[in-house]
Amino acid sequence: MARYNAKESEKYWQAEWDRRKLFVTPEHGDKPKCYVLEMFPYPSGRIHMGHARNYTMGDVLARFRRAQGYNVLHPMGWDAFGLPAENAARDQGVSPRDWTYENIAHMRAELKRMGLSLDWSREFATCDPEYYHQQQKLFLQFYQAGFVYRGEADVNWDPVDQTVLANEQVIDGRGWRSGAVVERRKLSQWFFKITAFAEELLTALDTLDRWPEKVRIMQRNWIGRSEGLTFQFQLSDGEKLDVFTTRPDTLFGASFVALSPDHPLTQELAKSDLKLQDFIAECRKTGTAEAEIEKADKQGYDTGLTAAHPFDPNWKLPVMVANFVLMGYGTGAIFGCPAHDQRDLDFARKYELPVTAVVVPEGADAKSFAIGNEAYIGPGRLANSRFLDGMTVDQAKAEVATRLEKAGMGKRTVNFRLRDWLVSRQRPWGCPIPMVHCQKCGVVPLKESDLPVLLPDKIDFSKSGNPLDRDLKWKNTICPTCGGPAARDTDTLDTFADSSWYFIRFCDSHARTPVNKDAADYWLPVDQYIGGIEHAILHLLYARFFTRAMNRLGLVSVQEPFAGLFTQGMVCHETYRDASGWVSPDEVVKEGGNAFRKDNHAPVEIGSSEKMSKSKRNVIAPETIIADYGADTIRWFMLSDTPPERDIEWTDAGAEGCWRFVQRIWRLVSEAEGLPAPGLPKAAPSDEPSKSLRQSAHKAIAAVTEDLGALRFNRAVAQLYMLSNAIADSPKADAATRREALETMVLLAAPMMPHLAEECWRTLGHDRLVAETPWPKHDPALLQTDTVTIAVQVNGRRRGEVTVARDADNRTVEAAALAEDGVKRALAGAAPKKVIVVPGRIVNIVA
RNA sequence: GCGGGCGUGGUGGAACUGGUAGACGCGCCAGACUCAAAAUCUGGUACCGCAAGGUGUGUCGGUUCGAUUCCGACCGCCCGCACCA
Repeated sequence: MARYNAKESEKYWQAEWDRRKLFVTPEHGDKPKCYVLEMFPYPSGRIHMGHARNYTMGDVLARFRRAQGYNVLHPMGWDAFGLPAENAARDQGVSPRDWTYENIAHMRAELKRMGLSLDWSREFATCDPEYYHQQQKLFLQFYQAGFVYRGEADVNWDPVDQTVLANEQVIDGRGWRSGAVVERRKLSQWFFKITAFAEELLTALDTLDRWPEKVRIMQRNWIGRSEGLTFQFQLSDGEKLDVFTTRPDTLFGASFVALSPDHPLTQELAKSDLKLQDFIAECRKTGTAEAEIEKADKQGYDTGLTAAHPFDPNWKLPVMVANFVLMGYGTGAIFGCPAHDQRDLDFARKYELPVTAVVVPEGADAKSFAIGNEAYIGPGRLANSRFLDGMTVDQAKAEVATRLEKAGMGKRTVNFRLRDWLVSRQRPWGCPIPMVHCQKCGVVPLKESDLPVLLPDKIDFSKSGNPLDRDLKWKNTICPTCGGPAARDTDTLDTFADSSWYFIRFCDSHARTPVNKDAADYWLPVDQYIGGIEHAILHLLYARFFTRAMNRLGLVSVQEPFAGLFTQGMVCHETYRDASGWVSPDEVVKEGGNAFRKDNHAPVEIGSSEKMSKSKRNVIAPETIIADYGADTIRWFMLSDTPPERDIEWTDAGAEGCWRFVQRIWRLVSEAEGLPAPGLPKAAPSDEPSKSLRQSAHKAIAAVTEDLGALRFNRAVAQLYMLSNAIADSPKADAATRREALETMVLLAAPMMPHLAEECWRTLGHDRLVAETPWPKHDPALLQTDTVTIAVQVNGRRRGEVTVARDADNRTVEAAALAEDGVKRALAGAAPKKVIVVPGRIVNIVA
């Protein structure tokens, strides 16, 4: 019998699925729905192993649910705006549009060769005018609803490239491309008001019970809610100063007030204080990198002002400017209580400010309790705090808050770490912001009828700065309000906006409004979303925000976009290097445990397994594996052995093993002889081999069904290995049973190796495709056996086993256990003190 | 520093709510087939020991008839956040 020819077979079945439109999904349906989605790719040019793993998992689930009778939505698109296209355009002189669409064409073909059951009729790219047109409409609706506003923002400005840089693009205070020292600039920018949803984005995390706990915790921390008190200090210059604290109980331990260098009052004071100006400049030199902050000393500058203690006007606290106070959190000003805050303590020790303990741990003596170099942040009772003395921390917090609220000097407030989302980017390859700047009317939104604002056909990258800003033909327009001359907003939206609602658009990709509500109501939420953990915070938080904002606008009915979330691990490979640096696996040959260069057989050092990356040159292209072995082999590899949430290591040996298993299934099916015609009633197994094979098949159905539903692909794979072993080991089973077992194996393997399954299915004599065949059901009666073998322990040590009737009573089991040779030996004639019988599981004898 | 996770054979990993540790795969060893190789098939493979037997899930301790699983302390590795008042 010929070996399985994956190349020919895969091509044939892909065309056949296409021809029969098996994966094209209607907008509605009567069947229960299941929306399976993998994070859509950026069209970088090639599919990599991470994509292959991600899309294989999603496809297995989609095919499985389809077989189970669900109406499955499984779409694909392209996250197509972004910087790499601009870089390619500048470096290669192509247009970002052409570059992007060429990449898409290439990657689409690669995905098709993976045999994914995608509904390609819904495909779109975020750079399609049709998509960003709808996104501009959404922007206007957000604007009208108050979810968008224009505000001042401190940004990282690269003076050479004339653009804003993201924090991660600033390396040691310099622009990553230009090397120029980055400036902090205040710019007027567009913001999405995500903080308006902070509270609900936080509380709703509790409802996402099919999300990884890890991701929920990360989001919780990112949102960072804290309850406290915002209150006022009266300053010596007559002004008032707002301060936020979560520890109002420690107010009598205050020894200074500190302002952020970026605080408006600091800025005001600096106008007439050259030394303060120097101090502020010094503070700004310290980068934002974590390591630097860690090392940075606490620095302060005494403004000469004082602040009156809110409970004692005669008690004056110095007002300092301190480098560790952040403008972005709370009010940008704090009161310092050194005894109970480590930063305040470090600061106080440096500037010799008083340190008074006001919270004393239970059992310690208030008089002798002293603070050394570590602040006390634990629980306890108040001391040295006048009317608070003796109270617990919580009582004191409440007391201070109540008194200051009564006095009109403060208010209980909730603060979030989460900031509003700055979406303006000075980039030409993004969704234009549909706003104009009119000399008379100011900032004016376009009318919906003026949309889309299309990107210019030609984008000029020959000079630095934002090409849209220089393209006067594009930039100059008329004001929709007054008809006078106006300029378009030349910024584009952060590409995270594009990916924040694409899954909603997929419900009806070509609707004339952003959302087809009927379709969205039917399909949403996404039942299973699959992607990398790297999106745990930003993308998933932004998408949750968009969904809530769109819900508020009546565009969708759901509050949460993703009912189930799964974060898959990375694909790794060994690294190799020699004197010249990293060496690619293609150039390496392995012999025994050692590696050598293919060309000159020079030894190569084998390094640790790392995420596949260009920089370490340890990338294997899925395309080469598909060319050598076929898509089913690479799919099977991605699912085997390693649990899907963990990092998987690609190995040649593993790939060959997968290929051998593909052939093994094919051999079992194609060499099967004497099978009855398909569809005939199954003969009741009369002999032992048949019965046991039938049981194996039905056990496999039960196990694989459960494992696939829980995304435990590695266990489903193991189940299929067991079933194939059982089939190979049962040549004596009757023909009907063998047919049933083979068919079961093929159907269970089909979501994972769909092409091979089709080929086998046809070989087994079926006219319909596997892709059209319902998922098998197991017969629970077959999983029951008449007898069970259970272990016998003596004092927790295994000494033997007994086989008893499934429904044997405890006394029978006990007697059988005590009669065991090993048990007798272990007991050495002594009478057991106690016998524990767990029916069907174990017997433990206590001697 | 704070938050979270993970430590099981040569290796990836199994082990449901505490109940036969090492399923299944990879690798390795031996054998069959072959002129030979590939492919395939058969058997073996936690460790110590000739064996009887003993020891084993990072370390130490606890709970239990019984612990990879629960609790405590420690060691190691990984991830996220980070001067958040």
